Amino acid sequence: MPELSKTYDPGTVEPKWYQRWLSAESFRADPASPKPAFSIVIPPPNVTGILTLGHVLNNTIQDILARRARMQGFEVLWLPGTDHAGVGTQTAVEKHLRRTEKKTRHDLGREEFLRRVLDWQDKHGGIIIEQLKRLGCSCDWSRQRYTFDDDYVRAVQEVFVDLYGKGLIYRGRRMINWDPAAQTALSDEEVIAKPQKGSLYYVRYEIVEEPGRYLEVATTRPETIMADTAVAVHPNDKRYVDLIGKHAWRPLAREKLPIIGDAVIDPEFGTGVLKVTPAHDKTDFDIGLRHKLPIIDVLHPDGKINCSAAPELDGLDRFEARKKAAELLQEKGLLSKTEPHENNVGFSERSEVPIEPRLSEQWFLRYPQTKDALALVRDHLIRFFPEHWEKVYAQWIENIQDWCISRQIWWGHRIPVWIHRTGSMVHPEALPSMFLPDLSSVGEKGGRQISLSGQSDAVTFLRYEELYRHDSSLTVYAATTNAAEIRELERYGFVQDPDTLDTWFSAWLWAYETMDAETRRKFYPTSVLVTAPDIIFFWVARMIIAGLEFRPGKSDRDEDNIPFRDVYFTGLIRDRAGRKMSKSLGNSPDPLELIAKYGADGLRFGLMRIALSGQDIRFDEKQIEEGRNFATKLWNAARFRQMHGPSEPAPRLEEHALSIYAIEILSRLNEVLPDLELSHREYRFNEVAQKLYDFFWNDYCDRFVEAAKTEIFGEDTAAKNAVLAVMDVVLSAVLRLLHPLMPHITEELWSVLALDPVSADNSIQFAQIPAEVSHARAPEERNEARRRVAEVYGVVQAGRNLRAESRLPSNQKAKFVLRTSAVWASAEMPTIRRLLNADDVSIVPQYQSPPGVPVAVTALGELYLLLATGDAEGERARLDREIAKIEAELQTVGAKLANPSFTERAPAAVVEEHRRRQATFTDQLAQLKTARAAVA
RNA sequence: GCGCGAUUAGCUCAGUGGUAGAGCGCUUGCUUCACACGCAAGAAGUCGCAGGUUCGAACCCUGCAUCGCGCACCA
Repeated sequence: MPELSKTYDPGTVEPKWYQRWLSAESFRADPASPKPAFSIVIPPPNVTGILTLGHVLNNTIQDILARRARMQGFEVLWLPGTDHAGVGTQTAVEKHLRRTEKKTRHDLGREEFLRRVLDWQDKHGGIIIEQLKRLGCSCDWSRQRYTFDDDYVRAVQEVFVDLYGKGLIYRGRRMINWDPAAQTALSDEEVIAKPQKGSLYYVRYEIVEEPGRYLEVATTRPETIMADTAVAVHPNDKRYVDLIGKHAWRPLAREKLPIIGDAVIDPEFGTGVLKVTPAHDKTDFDIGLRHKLPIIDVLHPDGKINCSAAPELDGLDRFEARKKAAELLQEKGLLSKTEPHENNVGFSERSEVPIEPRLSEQWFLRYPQTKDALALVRDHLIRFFPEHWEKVYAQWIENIQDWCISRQIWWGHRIPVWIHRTGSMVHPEALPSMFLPDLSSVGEKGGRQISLSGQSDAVTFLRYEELYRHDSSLTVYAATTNAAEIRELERYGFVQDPDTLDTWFSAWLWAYETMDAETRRKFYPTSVLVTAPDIIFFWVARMIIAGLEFRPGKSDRDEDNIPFRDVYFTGLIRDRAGRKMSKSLGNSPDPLELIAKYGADGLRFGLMRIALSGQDIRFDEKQIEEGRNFATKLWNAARFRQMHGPSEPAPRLEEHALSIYAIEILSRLNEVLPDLELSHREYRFNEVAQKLYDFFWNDYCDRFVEAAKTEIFGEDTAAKNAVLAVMDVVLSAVLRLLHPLMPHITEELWSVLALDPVSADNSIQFAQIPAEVSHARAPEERNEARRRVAEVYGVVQAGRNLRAESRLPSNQKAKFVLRTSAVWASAEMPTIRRLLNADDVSIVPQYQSPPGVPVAVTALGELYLLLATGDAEGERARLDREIAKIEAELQTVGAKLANPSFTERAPAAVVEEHRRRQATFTDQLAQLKTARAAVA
């Protein structure tokens, strides 16, 4: 048996075991296995991302679930992979291009740019996978998937064609969220509202019909005045009602604007007058629809002003233009005042610039299955942990809006649509016959895979189209993934839509498209999804909808098609000050550095202890330090065991005479096991970690091992062997219970101590989760043993306390007298002596102490600390304090018991407990008073 | 405005109606033959505020305050 080194070195032990697990293919999932299935798909990290603490939290939890399931006899699939992360990756590459070559993607062109992205991906891709391995994740790496795998791409496109054919995907000109930095449309979920300090500009619009009279408009965006196409007031607003129907002069790019009345105007806000800018605001757009207003777009896609009618502003960035517009108005005497104003501005989640509401033609998905998706969660066919996320989910589904799925970025799944822009009308003979439009069913379920611009959208849109006259020509769309059809389309002059799909439009298939048919039969639906709550809409909700819509399961029943049975939402990790972790704040520690300092197991365990479900986690490196300390404690406890001979993997406890301490620790273990089981089942990992920590450190190390040293260093071989056997039982159980949390160190110790009952070469990974230990003792004997242990510890604690109060250093031997009539106590004297570091503890049933001897009252009897010199004065004061304390306790309990309402209505056990305490206190008080009288 | 969560020791947080807990930090003693990443002892809390229910409330109910998050609005 190799000697254990004095300290645990995670840096060598952890990689060693990870390599062995890989070579043994321990993580491999076998779809043909007869074992029951347990499966998890990883929330795919960005392919070029690096590990964050969020990933550590998330993946540690998944690893715990996977490893525990393996130990419980499940066939486990933990399916890993990465996401291409469209906007994120493209933004990173563009930033790099700008820095290194001072070029934009347009300078390179689409083809070359995509080649650069692939270079970037080759260079930075897969780093995070290696980091997950360093963390100990037991993923089946042979099944690693990527949202850009060929078959995955094809599946995404087929899904698009399918939904298009069902009429659920449509092309529409709508107000969308435009990201001027990335120059793409975004979904509503990708926009984050942030309060911004800005100004409210009060601008004067002169009335055309009444020169010299002005309407004052409060606006935050003077740079869009040139795009105003009306001025609006509330129809009942007495101040302005006479002006409705008249006109106002637009102060920049001077034009006549109609003054209209619309009920959405809030007369309380600003001046109660709104400038209506349909091209650049969602509310204004809606007003424009109602009043058939024209639309003037004065912004370029990159956010610069596009307005030749206002040459001073043309070409300026929107924020510079805002200042400049204010100056121009000031010069013209049309700016009456400027007030500081705070309002919410939508920011792009990725490029972190304010988005622009913009009228744009995009692809939208009308979500199917929303009713069922809502009901499934409400009825707990899918269970959320913690449960309160159900409400957030429901709120989103109930207010669900169509999903803008097209992106004007190049890095992504190309939209499988071919477009033909006709001159003015569609000539059927100009189209391939198989795509002839069936106008009667356009826009309805079951229509042909073709549609005409505008006609697939809502009626209001058609009317608006006439007014807008953005594009009088009609466009024909054909969606297909069929190669022959594509050839045919291209022959007729169709070209593929240049746009790509929202990354989440590929991610929502992740739960099943990552599996082949055989794997799906065994492992779909997955058992549980572990994810951060910030992607509940982006991903969780959409996956549920995808499962219901595409029905990848083995039957048509909902429970076979949902993507997962449980969803566990982790907390968000914040820094000590409660701020979100972010690169720009520099408050995000590098997990790899933490692993180097504390070991992967230390990091995992430390994090689990604070990972309360559903609560944000305040990260503090101290907590990881504690994880490391715990690993060291475990290591040393094992080392201590190893110093006293080889372990027995499956000791037969019934053949040993067990000490009361052994019975105590085994009983405690039996108590902890079902607690742990429950905590695991409820995904309360902080409880799991905390209970194991407390049991091992307090019950096992501090109490059992210390008491067991009496036998270990004693002469009685049988007693010593019994104690060592108990250690083996407890260590074996603790290692197995800890393995899912701390896989490396437990495997190392399992191996070094040779604790596997079948073969010393067996891995702990497939050892069984411990079941209740039978220690062959009748309940009466067990209860008696535990009572005695409690009394012994009571004496020990009291003795140590007397030592400290008497300022007797713990390295100096002491003498005690225990006044007790308990016969069994004498057998425990060697242990009590050891724990008190005493050279003598004598039992004297009728002890009469000389004055000034410190005494403590315990359940077993009074304990006296014999000192060379007694301090009668100090002892009197100490006893008075003790007496006062007990008297106060006694009064509290007595008052309660004197209350008839309490004794009549409280549960019997509670009343009994109070009675017992009252008796104990009374007893102690009497003894203390006797002792006090002796000192007086 | 609607919804969700939080408020307990100096700090981070457990605690689902019956004696207020842990870790860190602090004070004190100990390099005692597994571990100083350790051992032992200790100090420290009107459980956010105000009502209510109850024999009894940190816990249940109502209201309020403060902080955080989400949704909606935001001229």
